[in-house]
Amino acid sequence: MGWGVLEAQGWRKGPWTSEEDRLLIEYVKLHGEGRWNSVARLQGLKRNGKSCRLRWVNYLRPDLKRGQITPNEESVIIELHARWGNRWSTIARSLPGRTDNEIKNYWRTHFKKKTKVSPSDANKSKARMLKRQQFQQQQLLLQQQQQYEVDMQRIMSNLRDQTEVPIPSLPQHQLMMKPQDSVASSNNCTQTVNSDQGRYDYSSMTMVSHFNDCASVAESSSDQDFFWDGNLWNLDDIQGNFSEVPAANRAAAPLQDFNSSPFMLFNCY
DNA sequence: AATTTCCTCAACCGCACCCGG
DNA sequence: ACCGGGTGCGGTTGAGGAAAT
Repeated sequence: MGWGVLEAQGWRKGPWTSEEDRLLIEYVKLHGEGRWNSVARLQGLKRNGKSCRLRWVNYLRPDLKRGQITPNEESVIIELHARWGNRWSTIARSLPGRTDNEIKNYWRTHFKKKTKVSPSDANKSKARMLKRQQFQQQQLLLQQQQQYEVDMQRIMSNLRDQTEVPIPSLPQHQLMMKPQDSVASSNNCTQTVNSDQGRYDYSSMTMVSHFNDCASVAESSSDQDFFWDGNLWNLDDIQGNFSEVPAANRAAAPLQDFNSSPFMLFNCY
């Protein structure tokens, strides 16, 4: 037995090739999902039905969402895991574009092991994880913002040409604002944000570190706390509806360097 | 610079369930 | 009621790459 080789029954195992992917996609286009055991017969693919189904469900499905689990999704996972336990497929149904496998992997790497490791190891690991998360989050936001700017430039240029084009919306109804334009790097200020989704007023916004051993957490923890990219936000007096994060599930992380982050991101519904 | 450790995630496995014959 | 094929689910493994030493 081994990776990428033929088994005794003639089934291939291991990583999928692009040609195998193409054949599977073609099969689904022609016959739809299901009857996975027919794939080998109809498409000449040397993969068993289970392998085909798994490849489609976890990787090839067109509605899959790629990239990092967002803070909002993380809070949903935490909340639903508290309710359902390891019922990954049930949890996945609440996260469009995410697979049970993805959520299961995310949970295992980000939460489960924390119960086993020593405090010093945990701190090292958390710091490393956070560093990576922050980098990936920044890359994602930069990418989204660049796309948004490209779209806006296209619109402006089209408007100049007097042609009708749809106004793009930010992904997942997210509002973005530059820190220097809004909250700056200090606490307690008021800001109004206008977007095509509506108008939101933020006031008395307080940024706190969410180290578990940090006193400010205990003081500011409430149902209104907002968890974003390694930071806990206390959002008082907000017009709008924001997701909540269970207080029990705040992983330790260092204070976010606000000025280094290109954009703040808020979800609104 | 080399080696070790850690992390991520695609893919596999075994079991359970469903459903038609 | 039983059987077998198909499917879904949760647990586990291991390759590859990144980070730490």
